[in-house]
Order: sequence, then C-alpha cells, then structure tokens
Amino acid sequence: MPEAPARLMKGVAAPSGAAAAAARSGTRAKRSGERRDAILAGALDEFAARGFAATRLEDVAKRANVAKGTIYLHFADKETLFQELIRLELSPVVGALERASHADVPFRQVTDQLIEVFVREIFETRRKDVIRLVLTEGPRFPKLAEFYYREVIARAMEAIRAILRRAHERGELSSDALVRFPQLLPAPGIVAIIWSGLFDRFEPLDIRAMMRAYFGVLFGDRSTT
Amino acid sequence: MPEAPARLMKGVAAPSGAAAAAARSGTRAKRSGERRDAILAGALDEFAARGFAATRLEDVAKRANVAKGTIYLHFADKETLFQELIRLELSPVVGALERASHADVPFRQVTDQLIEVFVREIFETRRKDVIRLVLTEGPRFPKLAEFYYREVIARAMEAIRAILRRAHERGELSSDALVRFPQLLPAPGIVAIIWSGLFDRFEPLDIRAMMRAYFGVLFGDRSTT
Amino acid sequence: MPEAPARLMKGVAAPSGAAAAAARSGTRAKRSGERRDAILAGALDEFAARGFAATRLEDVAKRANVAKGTIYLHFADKETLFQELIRLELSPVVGALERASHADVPFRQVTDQLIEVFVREIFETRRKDVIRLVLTEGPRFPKLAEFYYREVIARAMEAIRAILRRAHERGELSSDALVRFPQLLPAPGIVAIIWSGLFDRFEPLDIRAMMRAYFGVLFGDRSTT
Amino acid sequence: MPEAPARLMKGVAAPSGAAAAAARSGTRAKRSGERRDAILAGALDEFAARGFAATRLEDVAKRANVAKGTIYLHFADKETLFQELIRLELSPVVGALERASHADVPFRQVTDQLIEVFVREIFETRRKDVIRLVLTEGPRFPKLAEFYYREVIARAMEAIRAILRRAHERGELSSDALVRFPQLLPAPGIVAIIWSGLFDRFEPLDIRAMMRAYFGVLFGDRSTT
DNA sequence: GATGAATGAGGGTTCATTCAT
DNA sequence: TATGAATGAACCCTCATTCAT
Repeated sequence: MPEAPARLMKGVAAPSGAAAAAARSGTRAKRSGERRDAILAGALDEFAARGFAATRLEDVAKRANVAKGTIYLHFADKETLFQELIRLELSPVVGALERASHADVPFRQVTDQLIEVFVREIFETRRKDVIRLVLTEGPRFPKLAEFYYREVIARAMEAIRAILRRAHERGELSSDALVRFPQLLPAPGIVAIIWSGLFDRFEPLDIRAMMRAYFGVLFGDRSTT
Repeated sequence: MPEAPARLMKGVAAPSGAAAAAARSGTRAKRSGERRDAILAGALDEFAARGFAATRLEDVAKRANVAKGTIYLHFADKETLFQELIRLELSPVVGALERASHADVPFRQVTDQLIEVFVREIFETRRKDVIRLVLTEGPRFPKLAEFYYREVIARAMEAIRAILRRAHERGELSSDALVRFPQLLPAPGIVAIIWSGLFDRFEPLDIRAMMRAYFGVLFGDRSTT
Repeated sequence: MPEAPARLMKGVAAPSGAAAAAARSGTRAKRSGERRDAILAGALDEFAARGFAATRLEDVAKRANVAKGTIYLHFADKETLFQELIRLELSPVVGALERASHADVPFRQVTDQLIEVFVREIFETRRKDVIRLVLTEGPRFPKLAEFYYREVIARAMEAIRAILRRAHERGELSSDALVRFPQLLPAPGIVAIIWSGLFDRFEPLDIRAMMRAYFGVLFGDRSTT
Repeated sequence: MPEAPARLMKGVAAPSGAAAAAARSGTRAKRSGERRDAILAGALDEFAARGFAATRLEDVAKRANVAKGTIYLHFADKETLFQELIRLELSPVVGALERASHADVPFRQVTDQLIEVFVREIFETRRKDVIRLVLTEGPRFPKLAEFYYREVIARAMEAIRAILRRAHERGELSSDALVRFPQLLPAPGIVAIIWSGLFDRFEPLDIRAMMRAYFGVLFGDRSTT
C-alpha cells in the first residue's frame, strides 16, 4: 500500500539556493555558497540539539569548518541565521502541499501519499527538527511565528482544507469536522514529532502505523491492524 | 490557580506541598513555605514567557518579591527550580486522570468531561503553559523528560488506554486504532496548545469546538456542527 | 606674589558624592560607595592613558581591585561611566569660578588667584586629564559636549565675562577685546594642557610663568621677567 | 583642497607626494598614486569624523572606492596610514611659516596675514581636522607626537619666535612675554579649533574677529570693535 | 533565614589583517 | 596589482552563583 513514489510532492527537496547559485559561478562565489550552506547545516545541528539560546555560534562555526567571524559574512546575527534556516527549509514544503491539493484523486490515495511524504520528507529528515524548532522556539520569535503562519501554516491549512472539502463532497468523509478544523489532519504528525523528541527512547512510536490508524478512523474503518 | 475542579478530576489543584506543610507549622516555616510558592509562581510566569534559557533568576525573584539569593535557599539551581515547577504542576493531573479511568460511564460522557476538564483545568490555566514548557524545553532536559514520561505520560497513556479499551469492547468505538495509539486521543489538545502559543493572534482557535468535532469523528457522527 | 591661598575657590575638591554618602551609612553601603569611587579613579587613569575607545573595562576593574561585572553594578555601560566621570570632576569647578566672579577685588589680584587655582586645582591634578578627555573625546560624544557646554563652558564664560567687564569698567583693561571674547582668558591654560600631553617630554612648559606673562601682556606691562 | 594660497604661505598646498610621482610615470604607477591619494582622502574624512580607534578601514576603503586589501598595498597598517596622513598634511605648513618668518615687514602686517592664512588655509580647510586629530589622538601616538614636535612645532615655534623677537626689538611689542612664550601667539587659533569641534553648534565663534581682537590686545590697542 | 553586592566565566559581535584568486 | 572572503583575537556585557552581613 505505501511505497507509492511521492510524485505528489515532487521537488520538496530544495536546491538550497546559495549552493545552487554558487555552482553556476566561479570558484570564489562557489566556495562562498558552499560555506553558507555549511553554516546553515551546522546551525541546524546545533539549534536542534540545544535550542536557540543555548547554541553557541562558535560551535556552529566548528561544525561548518569555518571561523566564527565567517558566519557574520553571511548572516547579520544569530537570530537572522536562525530565521533564515527555518525559512529555507520550510518554504518548499508548502509548494509541494499546494500542488498536491490540486490533484483530483481519491482521498484514501491522498492520505496514503501524505503519510509517505510526511514520513520520508519530514519525519526521517532534518526537516522534522526544523519543525520542532518552530514549535519550541516560535513563541519567543514573534516575527518568525508570523512568517511561519503566513508562508507555511495559512497556505498549508488552505491546501488541506481544499483536499478535505473535496473528500467530504465525494462522501469519502462522513462528517465536515475536518473541513472546519483542518488542523486535525496533521495532528498525529505534530504529536509524533513532539513524541519523538521527548519519549522515543522510552517508548518508540511507529509513525507510519499511527498515521494509518488515524486515517482509518477518519474513514470509519472497522479495524486497522 | 483554578478553584472548583470538575467532578471527574477532583483534586487536580495540588495542595502545593511546601505551603501546605508550612500551614501546619509555626510562622517561620510558614513564611518559608509561602516564599517557596511565590518563587514557583514567579518562575512559572517567567519561564512561560521567555523559556528556560532566557529567563533571568533576578526577574523571578522580583516577581516573587524576594531577593535573588533567597531562591537558592529553596532550590539548588535554576534547573532544579525549573524541574520542580513542572513536577509540582503536573503530578496531580495524572492522579485525576487515573481516577477518571476507573469510572464506568459511557464513553461519550467521558469525552464530554475530558473536553470540559481539559479546557477548564489546563487550557484556561497556567497548566497550559507548563505543558508547553515541557514540550518546548523537554528535549534539552533528559531528566525532566524521563520524569515526565514516567510520572505523567506513561500513566496517562495507560489510563487513556483503559478508557478506550472499555469503549471499544462496548462497541462505542468501531475500531481499535485508538487503543493501539492512545496518543491520538489527546492529539487535538496538544495541537491546540501549540497553536495557541504561536498563531492565536492571527487565527484564534475554538478549542472546545475542535475537540467536540474530533470526538464526533471518532464516534462516526455524520455532522458535527 | 603667588602663594595666595585659593580662598577664592574654596570647595573645588568635591567630596566625591558616593563615598561621602557611604561614610554616613553602614559598612555595606560604605563598601559600595568606596568601590564606586575606586572604579571612577581607575577609569580616569585608563581613559586618560588610552582614550575612550582603547580603554578596556577589564583594566579599569583591575585598577579598582574589582571584578569586571562590578562596574556594571554602578554604571550602565562604558559610555555612562565615562560621562559620569567627567560630570563628577568638572561640576564643582564651575561653582568655584562663579563664586570668584562675585568677589569685588582688583583684576590683578583675581588673575593671580586664577593662575594659582588653575595650577593647583587643575593643572597639577587629575582634573587636567579630565579636561583633556573632554577636549579629545568630546567631538565623538555630542551629549557629553552638550552637558559640558551647558554646565561648564556657558557658566564659566559668563563668570569670566563678569570679571572682565568689571576690570574693563575700572580701567584695569584698556580694551574690551576680552569682554567680547572671554575664551581668550583661559586660552593659555588650554594650550598648556594640550602642550603638556603632547610635548612636555621634549620641551617642558612653565605653566605659571606663561600665564603670568600672558596676563602681564593684558595689563600692558612692559616686561614680565 | 584649497586653491590659491595666500602670498605669505605660497606652496602650502602640498603636491601630495604619491600622485605627483605617479603623474610623472606611466599609467600603472599613476593609477597606484591616485589610489593612494584617494585612500588618504578617505582616511582623513573618517579619522576626522570618528577618531583613530573608531574608524574602520572598511569605511576608508569605501570612501576611496577601493577594496579593503588595497589599503595594505600602500600602508603597512592602520597606524601607519594615520601617521602618514598627518605627516603629509602638516609638513608643508611649516615651510610656509618659516618663509614668512624671513620677510621683513611690520608686525601688524604679519599678524594680519597670519590671521588670513590661518583662517583660509587651516580653519576653513581639512587641515583644521588634521590639527584637531593631532591634538586629540597625539597623546596615544608617541611617535606621531615626536614627529609632530620635531617637524612642525619646534620649527614653527622658532619661526614665530623670530617674528616676535624682531617685533619686540622694533618696539612693536612692549613686552618680551611672547618672545619667551611663543605658544601664546597661536593660542587663540588652537582654542578656536577646539571650540569649533565641540561647541560651535551651541555658540558659534567668529574666528577672524577673535584673532583680531587678540592681536589688538598685544598691540595695546584701546578698543577692538 | 534573607539579602543583594560581588564575582567571573561565557558568548555575541566587531574589525584589523591576511591571502588565495 | 587589486580584490574581498576568511580569519580569530579582542572586548563589551550578561547573569548564574556565592557569600559576607
């Protein structure tokens, strides 16, 4: 049933702007772009591991094999680095979701693909950490939360709502509950991300199975084993 | 602090150990207990507003009308204060939930009460902030996560599972999905807490309505308006 | 002729506010006041030796036998420390000068005393360094310059002008040139302060002799040897 | 850059060594010389505006339309650049003054020309800023102060002394005070330069009028209006 | 116990200087 | 020669923790 190639979300993996631009130009700019990407990668590691406040830019630099001062050639300050990181990783996700919302396929097939894409493109990816960062640090970064709401959440909710509305109209969903609260669709994904960060070492969670069980409930399936 | 708890969760409001003990003894100990409570209250305000790392103990002291050094008479260090705070606020919640799991009432009635209790005892309370703190700071506090898992999550999951199993056996739940993944039951509550911290100013969420809609789906209701 | 006790400028030496207040109170506050004064003294040494920008607060702390952080208990930041220093040292000077301007004595006697007071209370004192600091750093500190103008220069110029006007009216000064440009009276003092900071090691300047010579010229004396 | 210098100080405007040399050779060297001059010009702007320590070489480069590294092709380091700048701007001044000291003209005529030259060649020129820089930064640059003393001050004092001695011998100056303290002659100029940097915005100073008033006093004029 | 002044390690940021291109 | 990205030492300031009163 799964295994479905994520045709639906083609292009989620962003070409990491800077490096792509660098690849086109001379070695000087290329190196610069590579460095920028290395800094972003190091920053993700550190921010994910320690949170914004506890992350030391020196450690980020070390991870990126770069001097501390180099970070400031690419980012105005720690906060900008943090926000750029979020921006860069999450922007492409929405595009993919929006594209998925236009496809006219049975809802059950959509959910199968959503599960697959979520697991492969987010949950088993650094993007999971990025989302966790938004959830955990967002309250302290109003601007970040605003950007995230406008560029990610609002658009994602709209795309999800479109999918759900069609499903409801086709009779694939017996109630309009999810149309009214599209937040419920990704709820298990959110819970899984949080759970994995906190409790996986005590009690691992089979994310795929949980999502299948959840969507099964939505479809009114009798049993989901 | 909330007053009359719902019947289901009688006793959620903890007797705040220190002050309670103090109340029994002479004025010296009483003063001390009151101070401890004031510090915890101030700490909750600050931690909730700024997160662990960005909270300054001086501000906590100010909120508690206490000198900076006094905090160290009651708590070993900042981290201990933080963990004690979580411990104190969340411990009573589970007891209430466990008690609720023993009651032999129709599932629909249980969910109605869960909604009510969640909203009144958690969502409209500082406890919402405490839970948010666990979610956001937990990854950086393995010990806290462990405590939280053992004392709260594991027991809560078990209590929820018991409730769900009975509901399933009675035929109130068509599938066993939730029995296998009891995390799905509180999922909308978790999502609501996160949403409220990040996006409420852009798009407020009617938590009660969403939870009712969600449980309606679980029951296979046709419409949830 | 000199030796005249500076009765005219009694009270130039300020009682260094903080320490004075401290002396009155308990040891705790006293220590604090002493520390504040020590920091100011250390700051004067360092600022005078290196200028504002090149002074390291750590060195100031070292001179004051105090930890780096202690400075911030008494002053908001480096700039505030600098400006407080100037303020504290120069404020009392003007009062003395203003008092002098009220005395109704022959101009020649006034100038004798001005020389004496300038040399003993400023030139042979750390106040010389403070004035040099104002001259050298003032252009980069508009607020400081403004304070200095209002609190010191404007009032000093007025006091000097009063003295000169009376001298002119009495016929002790043949021309009104100095009344119109009271800056000319302290000019040799300014020049001496600058000279001493730059060229004294190459060619020392007898400040008293130069000032006497200067005032001699103003009086139209034939020879000033 | 000023154009026609007063007769007295013919040749004050230096041929700016580098560019002059460059002008003689091929385009490569010419470019180089122009760059060097541009750097010096930019440096003067920045040093004058911010002082030595607070000036960033990057800003100097920007003003000179040159890359940061280029500065190091022309000057060993920031300090060398600073000292070269002072050297270059002030060296020609003394020559002019020395030439003036040989002219055998009435003192009153000399002072008239000194005023005119000072105002036009220094006070209304970037040279005012250079002198201010020496006064304000000199104490931190012993080498600079030494150069300045030997190459400028000592020679200037000697030239001034010669002028004053002749005036005294002729009876144009009643006292020998200024011969013994030639620093008194330029004193009002020094005071004016300092005043203009600190207090002009509060109380502008008519430099020409003040100097005329001052010299009037030296001549024993009755009134100087 | 309670206080809050004092401490000093720690980290973000700047910028003179270097060097590969 | 010219460039400007990269370096890393330096320094201001914060704040958890201590301790004399």
